[in-house]
Amino acid sequence: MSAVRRLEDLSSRPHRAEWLDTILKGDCIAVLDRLPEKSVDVIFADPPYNLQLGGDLHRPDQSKVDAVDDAWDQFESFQAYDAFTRAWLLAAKRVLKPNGTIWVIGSYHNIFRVGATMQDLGYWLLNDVVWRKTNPMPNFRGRRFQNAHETMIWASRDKDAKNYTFNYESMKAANEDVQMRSDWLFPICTGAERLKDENGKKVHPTQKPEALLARVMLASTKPGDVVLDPFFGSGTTGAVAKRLGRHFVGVERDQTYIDAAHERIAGIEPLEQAALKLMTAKRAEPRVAFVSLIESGLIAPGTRLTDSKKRWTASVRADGTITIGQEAGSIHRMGARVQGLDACNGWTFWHFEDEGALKPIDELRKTARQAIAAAGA
Amino acid sequence: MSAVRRLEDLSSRPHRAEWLDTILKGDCIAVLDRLPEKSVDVIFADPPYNLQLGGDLHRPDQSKVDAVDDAWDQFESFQAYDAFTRAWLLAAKRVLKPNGTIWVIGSYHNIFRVGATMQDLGYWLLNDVVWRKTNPMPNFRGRRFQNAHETMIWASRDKDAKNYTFNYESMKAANEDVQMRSDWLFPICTGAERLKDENGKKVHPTQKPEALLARVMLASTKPGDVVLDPFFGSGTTGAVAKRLGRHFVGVERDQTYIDAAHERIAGIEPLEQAALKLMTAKRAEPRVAFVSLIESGLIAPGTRLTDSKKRWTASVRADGTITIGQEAGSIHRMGARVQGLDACNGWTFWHFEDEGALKPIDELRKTARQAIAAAGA
DNA sequence: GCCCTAAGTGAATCATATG
DNA sequence: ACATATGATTCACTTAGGG
Repeated sequence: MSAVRRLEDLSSRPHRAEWLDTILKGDCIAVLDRLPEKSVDVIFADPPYNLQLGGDLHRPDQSKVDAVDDAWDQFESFQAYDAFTRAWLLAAKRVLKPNGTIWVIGSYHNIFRVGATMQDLGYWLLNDVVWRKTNPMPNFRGRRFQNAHETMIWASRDKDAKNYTFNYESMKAANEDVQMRSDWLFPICTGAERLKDENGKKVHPTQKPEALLARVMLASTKPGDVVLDPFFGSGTTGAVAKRLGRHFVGVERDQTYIDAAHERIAGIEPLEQAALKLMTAKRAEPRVAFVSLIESGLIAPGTRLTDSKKRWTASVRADGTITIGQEAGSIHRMGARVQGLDACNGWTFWHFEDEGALKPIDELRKTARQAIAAAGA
Repeated sequence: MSAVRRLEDLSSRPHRAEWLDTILKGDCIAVLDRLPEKSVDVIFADPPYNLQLGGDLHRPDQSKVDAVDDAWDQFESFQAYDAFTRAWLLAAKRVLKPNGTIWVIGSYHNIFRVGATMQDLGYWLLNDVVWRKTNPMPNFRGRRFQNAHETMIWASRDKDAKNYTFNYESMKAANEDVQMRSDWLFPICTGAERLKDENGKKVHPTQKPEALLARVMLASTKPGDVVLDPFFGSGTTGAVAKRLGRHFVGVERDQTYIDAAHERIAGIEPLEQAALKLMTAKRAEPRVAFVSLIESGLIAPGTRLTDSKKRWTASVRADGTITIGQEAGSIHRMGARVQGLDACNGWTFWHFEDEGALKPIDELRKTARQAIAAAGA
């Protein structure tokens, strides 16, 4: 069975599995309009850049630079490009789940128009991310700075969509335990990774490196998510999705690209499940009520709690509140009160004494969570 | 004689020298309209970003972030912001010499709208240049990537203006004899350079670092050129222009900013001709994210790591964390955990097998650093 | 003076569950 | 819908103050 499907298939076979992990042939907007609404988790789009190259560009040795001059990258005017951009971004928004996010990559030729249109359509920009190239093409004429980066825009479907996927802990743990920044460094796609035809010519002029797509997916998707690429090209999105245990849907007009992508993806071996697990955030862990520690005997009513420097002391009551003098309230409220703050995380603020050592009550919560996990498993 | 002038002066004293190296008080567009056409070589503009901030933001220690909430940054809608942008860019274009260039700095909140408007008005984009901050503010809630850069657009007056100034050779010489790239690394403006009032409060919320302006002027102006800044603020453009032997013209509405800038510029000593050399951002060895080794194919997900004596074994995951049994975390965190220590250098602790030999993963980092060095870190 | 620690801060579109 | 309670979350650098 071919992984390449045509438009007809979608209407006659509405089942989700029918269009997952396939390349849909046709015009981007027409195909998107036939997909079910709110059906994909993330969109990665590498639209035509609308490069406005004048004549041919030559290197100092007079060899001609193989520039992007394909028909699909030609637009009559900014208005025509804007209309095209607006149309596909609108079609994409319909297909995106309410808490889905979209990535669009571009260069200074088109990214400003794309970004403004995204804002106009109600997408809410989360970050612009800069792909810094380790090995960019030089500027041969020496009339500008070396064009050494491209820009990606990452956006949620709308302003109020707060529950999008961002694997913050994974990104941080993978980046020397500090937050992942908005500037990423990767080589351009060359060597064995670059698809070539039988004549050794590159199959697609703007093939993106798999490393870039891998970070995009590791940051903003979970295993099993569906990633849509409306300008599939040589299929980097599909290749990385398959390897990382995500589903893909590709849209592409050009049969040459489809064939190359199909063959490429068929050769990909998915990673083992264990290698795909993500670092989990604390906010994903089960909530534990302070009172449940008392109920389960981890801490006794009457226990004295202090802050780490023993400036304040509180007493635990059987109902899960704590008291300081005449005042009583939750661990959080009382922690905030003594410090004169609006808010406080009582779990990390309050400590108890255990064999002479002062420990945060958060340690008791961890114990409780292990018990919960053991009971659930 | 004061260096601060009012609108009246311009019409009655048309001589060029009358408005050079002065701050013109008033609304940006009204003032620009009174300047002679085609009279400035370069424009540097740092317009309002139109940040759309919600409520207050607190750090994890509950201190409040001093956000940009000034009236001048508030716009009713994207439409209102676009109208403002179009108006000042149009006024700026009239004042710019035919072979002049313009720089505009912004963040993802506004830069896409600015860039699209520039293209609409016929400006010809030469580069987008990324200012990478060495010390950006963190993302305190862990909901996005750390916003670690801002974007500058560099453009000529129109497509056919080929004879703009670009000091290619001096940029190259200042950059280890390779072409200056489109991504620049500088610290944000802090310390002694940051203007403070008598109470120690910052005078202007968005003062730009002089190093950034210096590179802009060294790249795109010649000594004696006139640099116009329509949003003069605390006067960084004027200070750098004076030091580098360029003329400036500032436009600013706020008398507090004008006073501060005036005093600041008065204290600047112009450099000797011979001293006009570029300052380059010094930097320690670049940080390498463990995940980048996976992304670049230097190590595969699923690879088993051990310590040098094979007492412990861990498994690499695709997101750049490693697992031991049920536990997962960064290479450093997990190295510390198995040894019962607070900290551990995972790069030297963990090893992988290469042709029968056990090698520290630090060797792979060295390989990665070579690529980073090529990119100018 | 130096060394160490604590406190402060920078263009920020920075929650979620429950009632 | 709104209000309330819980509780998750920071990097690089500068400055001030104590020893």
